Amino acid sequence: MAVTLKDVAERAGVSRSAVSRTFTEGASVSAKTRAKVEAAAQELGYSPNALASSLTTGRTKLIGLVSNNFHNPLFLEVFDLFTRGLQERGLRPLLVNLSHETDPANSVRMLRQYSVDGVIVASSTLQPSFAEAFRDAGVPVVHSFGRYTTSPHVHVVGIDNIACGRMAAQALIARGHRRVAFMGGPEGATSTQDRARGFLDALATHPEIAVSVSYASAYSFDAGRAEMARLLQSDPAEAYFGGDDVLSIGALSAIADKGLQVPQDIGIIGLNDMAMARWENINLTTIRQPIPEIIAASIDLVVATIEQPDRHPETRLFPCRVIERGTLRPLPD
Amino acid sequence: MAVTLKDVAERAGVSRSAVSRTFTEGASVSAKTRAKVEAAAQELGYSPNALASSLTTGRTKLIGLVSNNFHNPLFLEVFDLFTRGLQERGLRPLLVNLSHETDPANSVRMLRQYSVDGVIVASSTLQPSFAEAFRDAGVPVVHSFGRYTTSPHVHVVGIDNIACGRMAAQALIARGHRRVAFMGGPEGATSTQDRARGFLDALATHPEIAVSVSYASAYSFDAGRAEMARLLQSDPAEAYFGGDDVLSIGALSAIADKGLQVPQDIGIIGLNDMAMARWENINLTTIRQPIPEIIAASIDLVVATIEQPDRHPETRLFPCRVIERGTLRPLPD
DNA sequence: AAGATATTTGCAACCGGTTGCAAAAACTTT
DNA sequence: AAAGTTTTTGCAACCGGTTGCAAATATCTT
Repeated sequence: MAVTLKDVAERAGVSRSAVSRTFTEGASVSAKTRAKVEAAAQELGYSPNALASSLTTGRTKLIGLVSNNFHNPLFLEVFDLFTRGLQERGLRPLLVNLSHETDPANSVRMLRQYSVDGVIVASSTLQPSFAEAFRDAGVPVVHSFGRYTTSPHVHVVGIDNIACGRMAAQALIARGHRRVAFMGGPEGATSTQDRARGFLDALATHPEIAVSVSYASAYSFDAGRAEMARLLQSDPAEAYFGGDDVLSIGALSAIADKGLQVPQDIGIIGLNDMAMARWENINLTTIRQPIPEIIAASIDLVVATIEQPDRHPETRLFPCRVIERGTLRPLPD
Repeated sequence: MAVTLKDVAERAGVSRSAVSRTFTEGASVSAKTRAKVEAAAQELGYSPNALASSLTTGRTKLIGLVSNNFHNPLFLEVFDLFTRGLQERGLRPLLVNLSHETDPANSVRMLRQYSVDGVIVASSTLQPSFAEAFRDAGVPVVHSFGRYTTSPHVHVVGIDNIACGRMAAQALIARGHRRVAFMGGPEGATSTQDRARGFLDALATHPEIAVSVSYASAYSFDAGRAEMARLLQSDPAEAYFGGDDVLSIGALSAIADKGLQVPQDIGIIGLNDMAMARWENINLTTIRQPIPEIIAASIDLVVATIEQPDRHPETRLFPCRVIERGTLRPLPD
């Protein structure tokens, strides 16, 4: 069925090497043979088998794209940018969904079987050890949306969650709130831990402001809604830092149910700036993560590591900024 | 670096074939050799190279998952279910993002280079010819969310958009609306054309009801919002069938801006039942597409076609149903 | 225990490509 | 036109596996 190198070689009346060379960047072929080969290839509808060639070249141009965030709408943007970014560089994303997978070893084995050139772990809720398992297997790996550490074992690209927590605190302080709170994602997620830490750090110098902290069970609408409903039962704070947009939108829904006005009765600031935050009927004040930059850097870094495997692990963090919308009262003049 | 068959064979003191056979389902190996080989493989950390074996077996277990819907939140659910469904069957999704791609031939060539066993085209806005290009190249293909035709050239799985249009019309008729309208997605999309057709068909037998039709420029929040804002400038209908949920949510935002109440002043019914439709602060009445069934059927069909390539193209359509929420007034008793 | 049968094993060729090397062909130089 | 250089070409081995076949081994009959 499939047309092979040999078929083209016979048709063009040249050796198999000649055909291989015409399809290899920078190989030595005369204009005449190239023309013959290209004509024959055209006629037969030949296109080289990438997998067969990977056997000798050692490169598949396959990149494992591993995530467990298939419920946070932000990740549709993430997948869009990753797939396009990889395609533009001639790389192919092999998608791995970890939603119901517990054993990282499984994914490592599978991706090794497919000889991926590199792996991008896109998740803020996976343990660092997960990405490290790939490194230990000798596969170049980047942990996107991962946690900053001073001596990382793998490349990490993301935001400084501690700084974001601080930024959120400052936004609430600047508005003169006296009772504020952090409503985090799942307590075990390092992203939530760091955001809480930055938030509390910034407020530590403001003893006049009352602070409290609670955690939703997941980064999801329902979890945010349930947690806010619980908080509203007894003496809520004036303003909340929601650990994530989708969580914050869930919280908004609980607030509306209770008949309270946002931002008059209660304020909220999210984190991510996902597409829905901009929707006018949600209009969430939030802290924007520069997703396109994070993804571009992740791709750069995985490509660089493929070319230079002993490259030292590095951390690239991008600055976030507050996006003013309608869920936090305006700054006093 | 990598451990190969040969390494394991030498270590275990057997032939390469013996090693290959221990890792091949149903091959003939004695318990004794199997044990020796497994021990050696364990010690060396060997796992077989899936791509090398694909060369002789002709199967890569790679499935091309092609889409251009990286902005409709519904598709995050779609990708979640596809990736998990494929993984459960030992298949690997190679993701292709067509968002900015115009030439199907490119994708066909690329997926052929990677010898994918089959392709799933997941899109309601791609031309049938796109999926057909794969079939013409001899690659088993299923068009998910595609259009029903009586004599399909490729497998199609989806919903009966005409029936859905009819269903939407009936929902509005049953509520006693006298002026209704269809606000479709891009006019060129076959899904929109069919939904419009069903909608108009059902209303044809109700000459007392005034009907109008208009189209948004895309299946997106902004397009829905802009189109509804335009409609509200002059004499809008009492109730709308929005061609899609995200479009309808955009429309809701324009309606709220105008200070109108839903469903009292204006009603809307969407289509898809994506996650956000359920969010209490959106609470969109809509028609549910049975996404999990569509995806399971798509996977079944692509697998069946891989095993039996000359299988006749078939169409599998799943029934939709109205999900009552808050954007359409209640049925009269 | 010999013969018949069934199972296991290794050899060698193959899958579809790439690549080092030496020979052949094409140019330069004088 | 001969000698020297450079470029192009094909051979053959290899990448990491699989598989048909015949030989070797094990198991079953009687």
